[in-house]
Amino acid sequence: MNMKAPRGTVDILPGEAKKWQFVENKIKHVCDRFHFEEIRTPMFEHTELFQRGVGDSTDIVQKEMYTFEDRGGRSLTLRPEGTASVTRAFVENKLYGDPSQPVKLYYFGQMFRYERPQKGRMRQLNQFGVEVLGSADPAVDAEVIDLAMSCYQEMGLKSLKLVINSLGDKESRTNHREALVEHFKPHKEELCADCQLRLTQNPLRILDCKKDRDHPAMKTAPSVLEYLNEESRDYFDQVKNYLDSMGISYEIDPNLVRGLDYYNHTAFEIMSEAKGFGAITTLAGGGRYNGLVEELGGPATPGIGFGMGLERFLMALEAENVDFSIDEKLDCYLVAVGEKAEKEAVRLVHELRKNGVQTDKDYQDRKMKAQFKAADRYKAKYVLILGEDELENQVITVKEMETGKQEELPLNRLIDTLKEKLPGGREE
RNA sequence: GCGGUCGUGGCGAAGUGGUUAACGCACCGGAUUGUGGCUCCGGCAUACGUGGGUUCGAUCCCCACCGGUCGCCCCA
Repeated sequence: MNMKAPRGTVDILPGEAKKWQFVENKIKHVCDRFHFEEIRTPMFEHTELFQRGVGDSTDIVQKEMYTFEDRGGRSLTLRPEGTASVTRAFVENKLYGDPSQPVKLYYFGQMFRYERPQKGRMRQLNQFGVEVLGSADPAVDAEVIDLAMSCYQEMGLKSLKLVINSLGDKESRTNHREALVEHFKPHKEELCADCQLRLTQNPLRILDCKKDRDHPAMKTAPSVLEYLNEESRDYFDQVKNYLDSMGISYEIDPNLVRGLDYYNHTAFEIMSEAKGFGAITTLAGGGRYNGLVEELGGPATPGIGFGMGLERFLMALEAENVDFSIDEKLDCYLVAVGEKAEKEAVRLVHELRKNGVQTDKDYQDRKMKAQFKAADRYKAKYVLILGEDELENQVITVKEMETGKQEELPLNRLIDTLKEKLPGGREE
């Protein structure tokens, strides 16, 4: 039997999980301040949702989906990203009818993509994401970008680069698409195999190709920005103005087209520029998708959102040596000596916990000295010693580890005393 | 999917075609009859990724596979 976790998956062990909790809580606070609310959608969906939502011509749909058939013969797919699911939930639950518009949502969750794993790329990955549905105000684009940047900045990341672009509205996109096909058609044979296919399926993505980057036709290719109609250009200008007014700096990259079909108008990516970060630098990516809700059977509703890779977030924190040491001390460690004391200790630990005192004890039948070592390892603030003597006199010895001072207390006064010594308690 | 590189106890890390595979850390016990550190002593463990092949004999040589890692494509 293969006892290893499947390829491209990892266990997040307690030490690491603490960091995750910290980052996740930070992000939740940011969302709260931006007045976004959480949504939780299923981890798998009908395969068709992603085919239509994400787009048949995308790499995700063509080669990265975990698709399977259930016992009822339905084709299901582990979600490769969050937007399609959230949009589906928006339509299915008729959130477009909710008086609170736009609907501002965030989610955390595992995503799944069948790819060759490498640093910052897992087959099961964790994403945080945001979707705003129901507003076509360019201020929302800025708000969403602001939110993403805030998450990073408040964790202390500095080496960030925000790249934006506009793909324009439907009309702009169509015109640009035609121009691209015209432009590249004569060079079809010189392009890489992928791009030859893209020429008919999704010509926009030729601009993004790394292989053909140096092809002469690439430099003279019609830029998306040149093909924006007046309305689209105006929209993009407004987004930029809002970002300027917020003091958020960005770079415009006309070749930023994003891999997913549903985007229009604003597209953006946030990258890490930290040294030693690795080959993959994209931390988050997103954009506007004004046609998606309709595509999935809802009323015409504008939308915008992003996905943020949490593995990469943690990597960036590491790369920038952000110190968020989580110093967790244990309130109490109970050291019991002798069989009778051991029995009483179990009851006492229960009692302490009931009263809100975080407590642990030894379960390895260790000697007293070793129990103290354990208490030290757990950074216990107090060690409670219960031995034959104490038991006989109905007292307990309380030792403060930092100072080394200790005192004897009547057993019935223990809890009140500890509550005094440990202000605040551990309430959620 | 393609290419490079790696795979020895819980962790780190030597090593060899041939009797018991070093060492360090960690852990447990003792010196110290009920007190954290240091020191000394002792103990500890289903360790050579898996499966084949070459060989009298393979952890070591060959092949395949699996996995990690780095890069390509693409993306979070």
